[in-house]
Amino acid sequence: MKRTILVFGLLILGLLLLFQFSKYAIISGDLKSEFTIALIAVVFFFVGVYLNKKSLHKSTKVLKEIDHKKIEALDISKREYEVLIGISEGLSNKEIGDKLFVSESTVKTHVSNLLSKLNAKRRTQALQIAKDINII
Amino acid sequence: MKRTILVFGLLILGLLLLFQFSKYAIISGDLKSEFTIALIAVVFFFVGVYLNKKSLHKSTKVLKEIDHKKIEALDISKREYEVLIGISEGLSNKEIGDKLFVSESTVKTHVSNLLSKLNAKRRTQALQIAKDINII
DNA sequence: TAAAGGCTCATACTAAAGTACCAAAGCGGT
DNA sequence: ACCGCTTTGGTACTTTAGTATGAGCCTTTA
Repeated sequence: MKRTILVFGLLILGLLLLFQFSKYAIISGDLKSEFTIALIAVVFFFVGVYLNKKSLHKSTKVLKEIDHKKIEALDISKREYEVLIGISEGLSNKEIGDKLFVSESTVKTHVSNLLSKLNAKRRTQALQIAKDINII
Repeated sequence: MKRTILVFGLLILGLLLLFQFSKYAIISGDLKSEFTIALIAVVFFFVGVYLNKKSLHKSTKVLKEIDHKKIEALDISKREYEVLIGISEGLSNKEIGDKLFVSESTVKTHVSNLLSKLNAKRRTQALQIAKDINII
């Protein structure tokens, strides 16, 4: 919050300076008026872009990226992660097995390990947790 | 695509006119230079905001809103929808029952109806489908 | 008021999911 | 070559999930 106030303060100060400079430049005729107008236009264009992006970041959630570090931190192996993806696609253990060319038993082992690593009791809970920590 | 070209064409035309007008206004001294500068600033500020919003809509996925019409179209009742939310929270049938103050049997009935309405074989698949059609 | 649909709940099954253990093959690092 | 870890797979068992069916209650609507 303090940082926000600081940023806005500096922004307004900068704009005021630019404003005064422009007025002076135009009146004194040191610079071509076209140049000054273009400068103002460009600066405010980017200010608009910046503020809009800021506000979007604040109000709405931007698309999440997968947190690979978290996956490592939780000690989730490649195979286990592939199984997790299968679960998120709504597949049964049997179907995941077919997809990964392993037996249902193997998938069950992976799922069981996955659940304890994610601290979940059910596969649906695992999905919820996985989404929450951005690993899916 | 045609609409986009038209919009951009008009936008550029408008900005050029504004630009010429500003130059003329400042040189002829009809208007105060402060006013002209402020006008330019405001216009380009909003142009920046507008273009940024446009590009965000195009490139990245914007947060999805729940498609209530789809829910109705699929004939999903209030209670069934509440059960669906419970599933998405990773709860068991028993836990959903506790949350909604009904028995596990009731939840099972709702889940079963939900699955057939969503054309899913499992609750995880129901989640995947529900997310896909933006009802969750 | 009778029909219809939603909500509730139960019983009785079947089918998945999940746990616990064990075991063997394979691989990268020391 | 040995260690540790992943991956694989099996057996046996418990727990959830899901299906089918029937039934009672309530509210809305024809």
